[in-house]
Amino acid sequence: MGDTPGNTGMGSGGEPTLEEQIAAYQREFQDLDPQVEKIVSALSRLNRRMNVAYGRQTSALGISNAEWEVLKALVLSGAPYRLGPSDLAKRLGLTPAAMTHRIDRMVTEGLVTRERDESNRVRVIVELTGEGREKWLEAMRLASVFEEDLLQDLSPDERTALGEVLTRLLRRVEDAQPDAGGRLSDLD
Amino acid sequence: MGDTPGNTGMGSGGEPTLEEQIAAYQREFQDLDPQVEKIVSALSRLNRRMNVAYGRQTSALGISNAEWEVLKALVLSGAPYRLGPSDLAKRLGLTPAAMTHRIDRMVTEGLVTRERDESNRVRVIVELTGEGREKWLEAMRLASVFEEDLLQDLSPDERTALGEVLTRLLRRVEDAQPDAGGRLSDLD
DNA sequence: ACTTCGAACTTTATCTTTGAAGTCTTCGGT
DNA sequence: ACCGAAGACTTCAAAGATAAAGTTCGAAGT
Repeated sequence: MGDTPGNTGMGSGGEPTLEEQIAAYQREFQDLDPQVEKIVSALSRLNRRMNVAYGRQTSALGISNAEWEVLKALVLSGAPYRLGPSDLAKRLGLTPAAMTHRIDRMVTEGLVTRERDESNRVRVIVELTGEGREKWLEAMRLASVFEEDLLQDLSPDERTALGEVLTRLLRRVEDAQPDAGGRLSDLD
Repeated sequence: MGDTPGNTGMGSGGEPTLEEQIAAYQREFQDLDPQVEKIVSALSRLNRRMNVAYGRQTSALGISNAEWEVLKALVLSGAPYRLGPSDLAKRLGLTPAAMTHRIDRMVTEGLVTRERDESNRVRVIVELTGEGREKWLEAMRLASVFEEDLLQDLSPDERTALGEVLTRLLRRVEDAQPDAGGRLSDLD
């Protein structure tokens, strides 16, 4: 059957390619630099694909992507692998309530422990277990293979340049959004 | 360095900087190219920040980020701005059930209409309303300003190079994940 | 024409996250 | 010492997403 009127060449089957999407932006919104849109669209798609890939890997290890994020934050915090719920929440961009529930699950799965801080009894300490650390290591091994494979086609110079440019962009957004863990309440 | 044992220099206050995070990866997982990790971490952070920014803009217009995604898909589909729920779901990486509910809300808000396809009565057609198109345009105006500002520091050559490299990376993931709208059921 | 298969969407139950209120501890002023 | 305010976490109700089963219609084989 011919195309549904109004389509740029795809059946109504699936996601348009990046090129088709850029063309569509030009068609629907002329005040837009195609170069800019190409970068932004590619960034966003790339991220989605990467998250799907991470999701496959973590679920193969019996944990969820959400749990992996918590393990990551704890490991990266260093040595005794302990953080408070509110700190974790800030790092992951979640509300404190969500953090409470997520920790609940992870405690029952044996990935972390939760205890009250004896010196400061309002505070709670979440600590990585050996099993949790082991899971993170396994996930990291998979992730590093995937990441290396992703960048395989880039020369060392290209990698350096890409890292530098992305860092520059990141700095720019972070300066514009001082805190912004994910809440946007401070919107004046 | 006389820091709290286990911390790389931050109090337990907030999110570590990108540089601190790279250093932590080196400390905790040596089999990792810091260059690779820098790129991947910056990509992921950049995306989170951008989504926060988009969220502020869309909520200022009285719609959610989720609704904006639907409007975007419809507009980009071209001319009569019609798509079926399952096609929309594929493009947004959602399950069909989520799509049904999201369309429900958007219909009551007047952003889209839902009707049965008369020639194919199993099918449903979701069509953008004038108001929906108007909302998308307003959001686009805000977004394009933000995006242009984000890339302000990049020279034309750098923009070209960045677009090219990201496209190359995207192609690589997409080749590795043929379909993958977001479901990972076909994992055999 | 009848039946069966399959596709497109919806419904139901469950899980996760959010926002708002609630509890408990600490700190600072009187 | 006492009292009130602020902070850290939890609980509760409600929104949004997923998974699995259910419905309905069209198409293909007999």
